[in-house]
Amino acid sequence: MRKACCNKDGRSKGPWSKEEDQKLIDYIKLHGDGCWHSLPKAAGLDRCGKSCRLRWMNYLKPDIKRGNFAQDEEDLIIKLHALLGNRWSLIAGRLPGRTDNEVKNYWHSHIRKKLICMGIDPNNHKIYHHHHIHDVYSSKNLSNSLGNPNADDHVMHENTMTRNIKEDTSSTLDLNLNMP
DNA sequence: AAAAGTCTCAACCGCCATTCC
DNA sequence: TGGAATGGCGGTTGAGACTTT
Repeated sequence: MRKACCNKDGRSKGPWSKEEDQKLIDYIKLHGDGCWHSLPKAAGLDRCGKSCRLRWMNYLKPDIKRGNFAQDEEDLIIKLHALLGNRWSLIAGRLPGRTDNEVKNYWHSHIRKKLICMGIDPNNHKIYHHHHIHDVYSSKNLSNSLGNPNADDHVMHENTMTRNIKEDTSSTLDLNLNMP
């Protein structure tokens, strides 16, 4: 995505090429991950350790699940966000195969807007304008704006989410969260 | 058909915590 | 003990894709 720009230490930046990806994969297959600072040199990469770590953690790791989030994953993110706030790595830790970056992106691009559209404040998960919810659900615009042709599904989903949020206090144990 | 506006998401930045010497 | 190095995280950016006008 982002093009390479000036860099203090002269290393490459910006999008990873297939060759760079392959070098990183090959190296980690042989030696395992960790020691990110010395990895680039050892792997023959003109990148900083941080960049290698990020690329591996978010894209190259073999168990990463890419693509659309399932409904239950989305519900879980909302539930966990209500409990934990913007602690994306902790939230991602409860979603097998998902990374903190992906969860964070999905939150900002999809879930946040959805909650706002439902009249739920995404920061504190409180319903801030109940009439708005009613208006939204009585309007055909909702299904268009959310990309779902069946508005009834959204009413049901909103009910599920509202219920989830209400259950938050009792759900901490169910989720078995290990708070640091 | 094309210009303008909006959205998505890969990647960077800066800060903080931990580890090392 | 303390400063430097390193790892990890959340916030933010911006190119390119997509949609609307």
